[in-house]
Amino acid sequence: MSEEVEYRCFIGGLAWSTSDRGLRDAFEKYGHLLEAKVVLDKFSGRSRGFGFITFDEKKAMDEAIAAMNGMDLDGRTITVDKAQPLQGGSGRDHDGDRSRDRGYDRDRSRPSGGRGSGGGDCFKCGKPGHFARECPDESGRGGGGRYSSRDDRYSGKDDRYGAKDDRYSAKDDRYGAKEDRYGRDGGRDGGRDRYGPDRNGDRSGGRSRDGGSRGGPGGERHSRAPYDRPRAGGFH
DNA sequence: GTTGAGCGA
Repeated sequence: MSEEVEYRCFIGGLAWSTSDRGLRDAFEKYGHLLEAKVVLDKFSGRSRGFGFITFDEKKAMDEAIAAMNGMDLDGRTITVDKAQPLQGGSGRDHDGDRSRDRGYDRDRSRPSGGRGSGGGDCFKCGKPGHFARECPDESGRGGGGRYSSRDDRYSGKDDRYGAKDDRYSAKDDRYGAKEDRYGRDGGRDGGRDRYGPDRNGDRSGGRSRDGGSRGGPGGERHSRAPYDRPRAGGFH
Protein backbone atom coordinates (compact mmCIF):
# COMPACT_ATOMS: atom_id res chain seq x y z
CA MET A 1 0.00 0.00 0.00
CA SER A 2 1.06 3.51 0.37
CA GLU A 3 3.79 4.29 -2.08
CA GLU A 4 6.73 2.62 -3.66
CA VAL A 5 10.06 3.01 -2.02
CA GLU A 6 11.51 4.31 -5.23
CA TYR A 7 10.74 7.16 -7.57
CA ARG A 8 11.63 6.13 -11.04
CA CYS A 9 10.22 7.44 -14.27
CA PHE A 10 10.09 5.94 -17.71
CA ILE A 11 11.00 8.18 -20.58
CA GLY A 12 9.80 7.00 -23.95
CA GLY A 13 9.87 8.41 -27.41
CA LEU A 14 13.40 9.64 -27.12
CA ALA A 15 15.42 10.41 -30.18
CA TRP A 16 18.08 7.89 -31.15
CA SER A 17 20.70 10.45 -30.40
CA THR A 18 19.50 11.18 -26.90
CA SER A 19 21.87 9.99 -24.24
CA ASP A 20 21.74 9.46 -20.50
CA ARG A 21 23.28 12.85 -20.07
CA GLY A 22 20.47 14.37 -22.12
CA LEU A 23 17.91 12.85 -19.82
CA ARG A 24 19.59 14.02 -16.68
CA ASP A 25 20.13 17.47 -18.02
CA ALA A 26 16.44 17.66 -18.85
CA PHE A 27 15.11 16.27 -15.59
CA GLU A 28 17.52 17.24 -12.87
CA LYS A 29 15.98 20.69 -12.91
CA TYR A 30 12.88 19.23 -11.27
CA GLY A 31 14.82 17.59 -8.50
CA HIS A 32 17.90 15.66 -7.65
CA LEU A 33 18.26 12.60 -9.81
CA LEU A 34 19.64 9.51 -8.22
CA GLU A 35 19.98 7.95 -11.61
CA ALA A 36 19.44 8.90 -15.23
CA LYS A 37 19.95 6.35 -17.92
CA VAL A 38 19.05 5.72 -21.50
CA VAL A 39 18.56 2.10 -22.44
CA LEU A 40 20.86 0.90 -25.16
CA ASP A 41 20.50 -2.05 -27.42
CA LYS A 42 22.82 -4.92 -26.61
CA PHE A 43 23.31 -5.90 -30.23
CA SER A 44 23.96 -2.58 -31.79
CA GLY A 45 24.80 -0.32 -28.89
CA ARG A 46 22.54 2.48 -29.99
CA SER A 47 19.78 3.85 -27.82
CA ARG A 48 16.48 2.04 -27.93
CA GLY A 49 14.51 5.23 -27.79
CA PHE A 50 13.66 5.23 -24.13
CA GLY A 51 15.29 5.73 -20.81
CA PHE A 52 14.78 5.92 -17.07
CA ILE A 53 15.32 8.48 -14.38
CA THR A 54 15.21 8.05 -10.65
CA PHE A 55 14.43 10.81 -8.21
CA ASP A 56 15.07 10.89 -4.51
CA GLU A 57 11.84 12.76 -3.99
CA LYS A 58 8.29 11.93 -4.86
CA LYS A 59 7.31 15.49 -5.56
CA ALA A 60 10.28 15.91 -7.85
CA MET A 61 9.16 12.90 -9.82
CA ASP A 62 5.62 14.15 -9.93
CA GLU A 63 6.69 17.55 -11.16
CA ALA A 64 8.96 16.03 -13.74
CA ILE A 65 6.19 13.84 -15.09
CA ALA A 66 3.71 16.67 -15.12
CA ALA A 67 6.17 19.01 -16.72
CA MET A 68 7.92 16.78 -19.22
CA ASN A 69 5.29 14.34 -20.40
CA GLY A 70 4.38 15.08 -23.96
CA MET A 71 7.18 17.61 -24.19
CA ASP A 72 9.69 17.76 -26.97
CA LEU A 73 13.23 16.63 -26.39
CA ASP A 74 15.99 16.51 -28.97
CA GLY A 75 13.34 16.85 -31.63
CA ARG A 76 11.02 14.08 -30.49
CA THR A 77 7.97 14.05 -28.31
CA ILE A 78 8.75 12.09 -25.21
CA THR A 79 6.50 10.14 -22.91
CA VAL A 80 7.12 10.50 -19.22
CA ASP A 81 5.50 8.27 -16.67
CA LYS A 82 6.22 6.09 -13.71
CA ALA A 83 8.49 3.21 -14.44
CA GLN A 84 7.54 -0.39 -13.93
CA PRO A 85 8.93 -2.31 -10.96
CA LEU A 86 11.20 -4.18 -13.29
CA GLN A 87 10.73 -7.67 -12.07
CA GLY A 88 9.62 -11.05 -13.34
CA GLY A 89 12.90 -11.99 -14.91
CA SER A 90 13.97 -9.20 -17.17
CA GLY A 91 10.49 -7.84 -17.44
CA ARG A 92 10.30 -9.34 -20.89
CA ASP A 93 7.01 -10.89 -19.99
CA HIS A 94 4.38 -8.63 -21.42
CA ASP A 95 0.77 -9.06 -20.65
CA GLY A 96 -1.98 -7.01 -22.15
CA ASP A 97 -4.16 -7.78 -19.19
CA ARG A 98 -1.99 -5.80 -16.88
CA SER A 99 -2.47 -2.10 -16.78
CA ARG A 100 -0.18 0.72 -15.87
CA ASP A 101 -1.88 1.19 -12.55
CA ARG A 102 -1.10 -2.34 -11.51
CA GLY A 103 1.69 -2.67 -9.07
CA TYR A 104 1.68 0.91 -7.93
CA ASP A 105 -0.53 0.24 -4.97
CA ARG A 106 -0.69 -3.47 -5.19
CA ASP A 107 0.97 -5.53 -2.57
CA ARG A 108 3.29 -8.10 -4.02
CA SER A 109 5.98 -10.30 -2.67
CA ARG A 110 9.52 -10.16 -3.91
CA PRO A 111 10.72 -13.40 -5.48
CA SER A 112 13.63 -14.78 -3.53
CA GLY A 113 15.62 -15.11 -6.71
CA GLY A 114 14.41 -12.06 -8.61
CA ARG A 115 16.14 -8.75 -8.46
CA GLY A 116 16.59 -9.47 -4.83
CA SER A 117 19.65 -11.41 -5.82
CA GLY A 118 21.04 -8.26 -7.33
CA GLY A 119 23.94 -8.76 -4.97
CA GLY A 120 24.94 -11.61 -7.21
CA ASP A 121 26.78 -13.56 -4.54
CA CYS A 122 27.84 -17.03 -5.54
CA PHE A 123 27.19 -20.02 -3.33
CA LYS A 124 30.81 -21.05 -3.38
CA CYS A 125 32.67 -18.03 -2.16
CA GLY A 126 29.84 -15.59 -1.58
CA LYS A 127 31.42 -12.92 -3.70
CA PRO A 128 29.36 -10.92 -6.17
CA GLY A 129 30.07 -10.58 -9.84
CA HIS A 130 30.11 -14.25 -10.72
CA PHE A 131 28.42 -17.59 -10.19
CA ALA A 132 29.67 -20.64 -8.34
CA ARG A 133 30.74 -22.27 -11.60
CA GLU A 134 32.93 -19.31 -12.41
CA CYS A 135 34.12 -18.77 -8.91
CA PRO A 136 37.80 -17.74 -9.05
CA ASP A 137 38.34 -19.15 -5.62
CA GLU A 138 40.23 -22.42 -5.92
CA SER A 139 39.20 -23.50 -2.45
CA GLY A 140 36.16 -25.14 -3.94
CA ARG A 141 37.22 -26.29 -7.38
CA GLY A 142 36.45 -29.86 -6.32
CA GLY A 143 39.03 -31.80 -8.29
CA GLY A 144 39.86 -29.65 -11.25
CA GLY A 145 36.41 -29.97 -12.73
CA ARG A 146 36.40 -26.24 -12.80
CA TYR A 147 38.93 -26.08 -15.57
CA SER A 148 37.18 -28.56 -17.80
CA SER A 149 33.83 -26.94 -17.25
CA ARG A 150 35.22 -23.53 -17.91
CA ASP A 151 36.90 -24.62 -21.10
CA ASP A 152 33.77 -26.32 -22.29
CA ARG A 153 31.71 -23.30 -21.50
CA TYR A 154 34.11 -21.08 -23.34
CA SER A 155 34.07 -23.08 -26.53
CA GLY A 156 30.31 -23.36 -26.49
CA LYS A 157 29.89 -19.70 -25.89
CA ASP A 158 32.33 -18.79 -28.59
CA ASP A 159 30.63 -21.04 -31.07
CA ARG A 160 27.28 -19.57 -30.27
CA TYR A 161 28.52 -16.08 -30.76
CA GLY A 162 30.09 -17.07 -34.03
CA ALA A 163 26.76 -18.25 -35.37
CA LYS A 164 25.03 -15.13 -34.20
CA ASP A 165 27.71 -12.90 -35.59
CA ASP A 166 27.43 -14.68 -38.89
CA ARG A 167 23.77 -13.91 -39.02
CA TYR A 168 24.47 -10.26 -38.41
CA SER A 169 27.15 -10.23 -41.03
CA ALA A 170 24.61 -11.06 -43.69
CA LYS A 171 22.27 -8.46 -42.29
CA ASP A 172 25.00 -5.89 -42.13
CA ASP A 173 26.01 -6.74 -45.63
CA ARG A 174 22.56 -5.96 -46.82
CA TYR A 175 22.83 -2.49 -45.40
CA GLY A 176 26.23 -2.15 -46.93
CA ALA A 177 24.68 -2.64 -50.32
CA LYS A 178 22.29 0.19 -49.70
CA GLU A 179 24.47 2.45 -47.64
CA ASP A 180 28.14 2.12 -47.06
CA ARG A 181 28.33 4.35 -44.03
CA TYR A 182 27.82 1.39 -41.73
CA GLY A 183 29.34 -1.25 -43.90
CA ARG A 184 32.89 -0.12 -43.30
CA ASP A 185 32.92 -0.93 -39.66
CA GLY A 186 36.12 -2.73 -38.74
CA GLY A 187 36.15 -4.78 -35.56
CA ARG A 188 33.93 -7.80 -36.12
CA ASP A 189 33.92 -7.29 -39.86
CA GLY A 190 37.63 -7.67 -39.93
CA GLY A 191 37.32 -10.99 -38.19
CA ARG A 192 34.74 -12.54 -40.42
CA ASP A 193 35.23 -10.57 -43.57
CA ARG A 194 37.07 -13.46 -45.15
CA TYR A 195 34.32 -15.84 -44.16
CA GLY A 196 31.42 -13.58 -44.97
CA PRO A 197 30.86 -12.68 -48.60
CA ASP A 198 33.61 -14.99 -49.69
CA ARG A 199 31.58 -17.90 -48.42
CA ASN A 200 29.20 -17.50 -51.29
CA GLY A 201 31.91 -18.50 -53.70
CA ASP A 202 30.65 -16.05 -56.24
CA ARG A 203 28.92 -12.80 -55.51
CA SER A 204 27.92 -12.38 -59.12
CA GLY A 205 25.75 -15.47 -59.04
CA GLY A 206 22.87 -13.37 -57.90
CA ARG A 207 21.93 -15.92 -55.28
CA SER A 208 22.47 -14.45 -51.86
CA ARG A 209 21.88 -15.46 -48.24
CA ASP A 210 18.24 -14.57 -48.68
CA GLY A 211 17.86 -17.72 -50.64
CA GLY A 212 16.37 -15.82 -53.53
CA SER A 213 13.34 -14.79 -51.55
CA ARG A 214 13.17 -11.79 -53.78
CA GLY A 215 12.40 -12.04 -57.45
CA GLY A 216 8.70 -11.54 -57.15
CA PRO A 217 6.41 -8.71 -56.14
CA GLY A 218 6.25 -7.99 -52.46
CA GLY A 219 9.49 -9.69 -51.75
CA GLU A 220 10.89 -6.70 -49.93
CA ARG A 221 10.35 -6.93 -46.22
CA HIS A 222 11.91 -3.72 -45.17
CA SER A 223 12.26 -0.52 -47.04
CA ARG A 224 14.11 1.27 -44.31
CA ALA A 225 17.05 0.49 -42.12
CA PRO A 226 16.77 0.93 -38.34
CA TYR A 227 19.87 3.05 -38.39
CA ASP A 228 18.08 6.20 -39.26
CA ARG A 229 19.73 9.19 -37.74
CA PRO A 230 17.44 11.87 -36.39
CA ARG A 231 18.27 15.28 -37.69
CA ALA A 232 17.83 18.60 -36.01
CA GLY A 233 15.93 19.86 -39.01
CA GLY A 234 18.15 19.18 -41.95
CA PHE A 235 21.71 19.29 -42.99
CA HIS A 236 22.85 21.22 -45.98
C1' DG B 1 10.93 4.06 -32.77
C1' DT B 2 8.24 3.08 -25.98
C1' DT B 3 9.46 -0.40 -19.76
C1' DG B 4 16.10 -1.69 -18.71
C1' DA B 5 20.07 -4.27 -16.65
C1' DG B 6 22.74 -10.30 -15.19
C1' DC B 7 21.96 -15.79 -18.11
C1' DG B 8 22.27 -19.46 -12.87
C1' DA B 9 22.48 -23.54 -8.78
